[in-house]
Amino acid sequence: MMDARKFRILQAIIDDYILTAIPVGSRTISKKYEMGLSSATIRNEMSDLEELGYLDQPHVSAGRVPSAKAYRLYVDQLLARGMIPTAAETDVRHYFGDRTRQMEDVITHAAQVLSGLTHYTSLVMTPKGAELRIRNLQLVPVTATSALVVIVTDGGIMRDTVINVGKDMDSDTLYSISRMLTERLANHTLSEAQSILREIGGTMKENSQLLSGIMEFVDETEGRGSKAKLALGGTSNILNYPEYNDVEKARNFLSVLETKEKLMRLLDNQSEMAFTVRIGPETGIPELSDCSLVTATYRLGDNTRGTIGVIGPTRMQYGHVFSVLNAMGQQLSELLGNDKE
Amino acid sequence: MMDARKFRILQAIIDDYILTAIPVGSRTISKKYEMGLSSATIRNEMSDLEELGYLDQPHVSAGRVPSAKAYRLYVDQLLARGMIPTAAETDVRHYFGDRTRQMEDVITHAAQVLSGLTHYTSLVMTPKGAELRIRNLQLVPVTATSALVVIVTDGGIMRDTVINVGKDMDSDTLYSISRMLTERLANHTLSEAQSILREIGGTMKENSQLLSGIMEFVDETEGRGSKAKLALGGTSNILNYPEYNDVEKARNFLSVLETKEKLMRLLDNQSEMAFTVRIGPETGIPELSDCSLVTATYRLGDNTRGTIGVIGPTRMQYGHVFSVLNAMGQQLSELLGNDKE
DNA sequence: TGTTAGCACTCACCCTTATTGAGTGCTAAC
DNA sequence: GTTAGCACTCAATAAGGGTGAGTGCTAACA
Repeated sequence: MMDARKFRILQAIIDDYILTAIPVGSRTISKKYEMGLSSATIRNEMSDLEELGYLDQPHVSAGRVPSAKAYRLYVDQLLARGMIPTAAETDVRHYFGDRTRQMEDVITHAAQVLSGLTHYTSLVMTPKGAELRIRNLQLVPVTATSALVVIVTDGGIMRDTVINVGKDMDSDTLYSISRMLTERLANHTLSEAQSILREIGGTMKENSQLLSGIMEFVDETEGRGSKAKLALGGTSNILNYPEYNDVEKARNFLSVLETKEKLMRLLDNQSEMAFTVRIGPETGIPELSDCSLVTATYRLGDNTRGTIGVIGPTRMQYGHVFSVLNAMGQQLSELLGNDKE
Repeated sequence: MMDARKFRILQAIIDDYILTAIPVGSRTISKKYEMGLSSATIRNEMSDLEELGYLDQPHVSAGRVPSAKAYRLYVDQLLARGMIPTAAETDVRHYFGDRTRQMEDVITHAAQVLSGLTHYTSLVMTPKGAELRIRNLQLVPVTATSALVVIVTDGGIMRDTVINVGKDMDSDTLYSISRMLTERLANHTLSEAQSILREIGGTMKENSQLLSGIMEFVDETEGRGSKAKLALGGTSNILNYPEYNDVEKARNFLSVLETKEKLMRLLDNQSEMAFTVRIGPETGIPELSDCSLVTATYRLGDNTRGTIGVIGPTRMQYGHVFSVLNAMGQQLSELLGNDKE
């Protein structure tokens, strides 16, 4: 069974391996980590740990390498103790000038800061739409028969698309329709908006094409976050780690980043947890089977959450990543939440 | 001097090297390309070509490799003869479903198609703003003291930003200002808009903050394309080529792609040429010194041009790339140009 | 019973040393 | 001007040997 001493040894092994990426041997542990135990004893314990599935051995005369199971234990322990260093907070604040306000600029910048501070690949996603409350809806004429729909919501997030209005409409007509719709939809969530729009559609047959265009758009925005924007940072950072010296592996990793849909699905997990950690196979994506993904959420009003995250090798500096994500989450909530007023 | 035979030999060497990436020897040329010459003769010619600077020799007992100068000659010849195969046209059309109309979606998709068809990294940039004619300007209230500026232009390109309006303004006020501005600015280019706005500013002191916000935005949009959007495709494609088997090189390449500003500057060159080809050092970016960049423009109205391009190793399949870029340019002009009516 | 010292064994890694073969340059003959 | 022949070069591959980090096992010790 797993007693305290075994755990201490395992922890030392993980710490060492995270730092060096070299399989760690019994002698290293006994000397470097002052256990007061000889290497032979450590060896016995390591043998047990391997049997328990916490350690792997690349080959018989190499040191041991932590397994996914080991990282899982390590992370759970870290989270359970609430051991989230706050050092990163000032760093984040420092790198985050507060000039820019545009949603898109903010998330791009956030991704850059995140990857800069962690040296891993970072992901920043705008909140999904379902829970956002509408503040304003406006139609801007583009051509005689098409218009741009702009929806301003909670947190100042704008989403826009061009729809076909079906027949000629001048600016004034569109404006009065906009006013009417805004009045009806204001303070409702996007999901509520759906049924209201349907209702309106029943009474306003003459503008049915326009309304169905808007409905389609709202649907798309609300529905499984398909319209949420995703920014990546530090995509080439992975190449800094020896485990990705193999070009083949690197290509696999990078090609996953290119299909944003896959990533979106990964980040979609809207759990209540402060952090979600997926280690290796837990990511569910074969190409990422020796990566870890740590995600956190930031709040942007009552029920609106965006996601930020970091992808790196399984031997990730989890503690540091937690700390940075934590700080960044706060910073984003602050920055984007302020737009509210 | 460079006679016809030398040129034929050089061409054969380039063709072979583009295909195989292996330094090509005299024997290969004499056998594979049916010159009716013995390897010894080829050797003599190759020696001359090396002296002329068209060939490099990695080491004394290796075959020859084309120099940047050789590619330059090759490309110039290709372009001079107008040898642009049209095969790619149907491919592009095939991969380009015409559903989507949103500018951003279109360029993202275009980048994907481009990299898919060429197997290189692709770049697609929206047109720069300076020459666009304004069709409509509208202010949408976001919060009590800030508004979203939407400018609809020629070709249906929308750009938007949030500005501070300085004081409380309700929706109706903003709308009447929008109408007024639209009336004054319609059919003017962004550059002309600048002076008109300055003029208006003189007579409308009470809304100075709003106006200066708009001016700043127009300035930004117009000025050296800083607001132009850029989409990348196939960023990991470079790893498919043996010259980038070295992780160090790959990292360099990829990190250039991460700083979009650098790329923008590269694409900025608004020459009148159908194609611009920068070979190796001609890119001006040290990290890309063994890459080639081929760009083309697509038209979107009278004077509005967007840029599309492809980055790959210097031994690029230039002919094919020309053909694909050509087809894509047409497709984009069509697709986005149609929004006009 | 848990801990440690000692020892034989394994195996990746590195270094050195052939071996091979593609390719060149030069020369002499056609 | 072209070609055959030959000596030479040198990257790439393979093969051999030494090194050292690390293990597992056993026997002695506290």
